[in-house]
Amino acid sequence: MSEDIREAIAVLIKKGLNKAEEKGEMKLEHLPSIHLEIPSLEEQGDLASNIALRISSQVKLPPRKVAECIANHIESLISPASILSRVEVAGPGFLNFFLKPEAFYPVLDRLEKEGTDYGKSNLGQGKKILVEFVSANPTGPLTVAHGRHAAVGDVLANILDMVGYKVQREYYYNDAGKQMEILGKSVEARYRRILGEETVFPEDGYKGKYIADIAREILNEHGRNVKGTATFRRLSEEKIFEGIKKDLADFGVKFDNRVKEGSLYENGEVEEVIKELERKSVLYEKEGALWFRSSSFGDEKDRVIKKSSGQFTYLAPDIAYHRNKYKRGFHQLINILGPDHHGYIGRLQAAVEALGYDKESLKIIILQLVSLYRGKEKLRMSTRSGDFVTLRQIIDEVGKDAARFFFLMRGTNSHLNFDLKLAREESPENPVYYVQYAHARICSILNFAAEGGIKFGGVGETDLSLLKEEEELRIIKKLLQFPEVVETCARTLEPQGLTAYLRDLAGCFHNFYNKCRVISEDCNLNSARLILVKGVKTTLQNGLHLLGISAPEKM
RNA sequence: GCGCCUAUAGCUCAACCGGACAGAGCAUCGGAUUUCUAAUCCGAGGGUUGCAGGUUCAAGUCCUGCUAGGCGUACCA
Repeated sequence: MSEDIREAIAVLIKKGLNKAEEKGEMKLEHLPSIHLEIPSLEEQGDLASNIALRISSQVKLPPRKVAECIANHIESLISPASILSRVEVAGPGFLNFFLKPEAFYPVLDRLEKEGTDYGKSNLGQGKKILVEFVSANPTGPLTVAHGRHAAVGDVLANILDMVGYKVQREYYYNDAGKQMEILGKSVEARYRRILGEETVFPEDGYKGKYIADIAREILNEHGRNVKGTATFRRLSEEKIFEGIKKDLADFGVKFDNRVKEGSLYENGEVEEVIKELERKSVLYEKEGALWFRSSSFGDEKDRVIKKSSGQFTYLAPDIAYHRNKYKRGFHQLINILGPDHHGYIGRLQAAVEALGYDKESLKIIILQLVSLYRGKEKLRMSTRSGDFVTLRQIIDEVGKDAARFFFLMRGTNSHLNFDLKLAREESPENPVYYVQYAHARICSILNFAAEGGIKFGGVGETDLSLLKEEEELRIIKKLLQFPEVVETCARTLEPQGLTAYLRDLAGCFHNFYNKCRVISEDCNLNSARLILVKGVKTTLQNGLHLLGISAPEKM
């Protein structure tokens, strides 16, 4: 429901309350905020208010009584010009508002004018926001789990952009740690083995086939005399990153920036942040190590930031990295992490607060795991053993569109069961096609109209009041909700609402399609319906665009 | 031990700041196409929201306890 409609109804409620007070029917100390919701059932009107239930104890009257009183006064305010057609008191004391169709038609005008901008808002007020996601260390190809991270991060970024933030997508990775060391050693061992040398494969080494592939490539490109784990590490990193970049590109994800952990050491930011924390007296020494007093900022316990060996823990560059984000002018940070990192939240937010930033400005999304199925069969996965399904395989097997949609269908907090068999099937059970099909159908109608020489003008020269079928009004009301849905997704950082909305909208359309013909003998009705259908097309397009999924003209 | 997350229809999941009879899809059963794409639509059945208490006019939602599963609680990343 659009803002202006909500506002208009809220004003009516306030007027109704004022009148009731004037007449001495009730006495209000303070007015709670008026919250209007869209009822789940159509019989309950277009908007509903629980205001009577909220104030009933305050005015010492039964809720239904209060509701009836307000309703009566509102009714007396209804004029032929108002958008309200009637108010009802229902249930324990709800006020149900039924609006006239004219209240909804303006959305079609808006759609015509705004086109691909429909859904934009100014919630973000141009603030800079940084979304950090995937951030997989280049120790191997991206897996399905990374795929979910990529899809969710990318779409959240799209959504935040839509509601008026200046968004940057960032990928952070550890190029100098132990994992990369192991990678180097693993590749080196394979390389030597290919050369026929006797080698011991590292105990924790990566065993995937890709390790041998890289070793072979290095052999082909750099010959038989490559030496030193550091060299193998560097070459492997490059190779793997090429693959990661390609996978992400084919998945429709493009990062604005990539930050290496090592760079934070090189430019001295790690040392700097330690000094800054020392100045703020939040560090102390114990048992030969340097500790961060994170428990003073809401973390469960204090954390070691510099080991007794003199080396920093991962926490040090992490804090430096987040400080770096703020220094670059971002005042809102979003990190998407896996469930194995949820211990991070406390210490990272503690660090942010210790540095003098608002803890709330760092939002951490813990994105739950993905389990892969092929029909009933559950696939086992383990990165270390090399026994995993890659994002590449998913893209190749089910396609980018289906993969993205599946990754976005669940709440971030829910485990995701991804059935490869279902995602690949071009069957009605596959929800991606349901939405895309609606779009393709509309394109087909528009083509049919064009080929038949059926012209239709703009909203201005069309009698929209001809759109009075139940199915038509349902669609229009649904279209009206789109900007709100986008805003809710942005506020809750849950892209799931968008996939659900698009399925709903597509459903409304398919329903209408089966009931009503768009092109008929009635020219005026044709025009009105073509405008309606075009509005659905624009909205589907905008929604699919946010999801990074194509909107095919034909299927 | 302590902390976080999860538990809703046979299956996979929804439910906006606590609101009305807890909603979809799949699966099952029955129906719809001479007409713009049947990858579609309509209808039916299916529930003690893990268990036990509590708060309130109102609880899937908040509080307490319990059960089951996942994860964290590293001078690993």
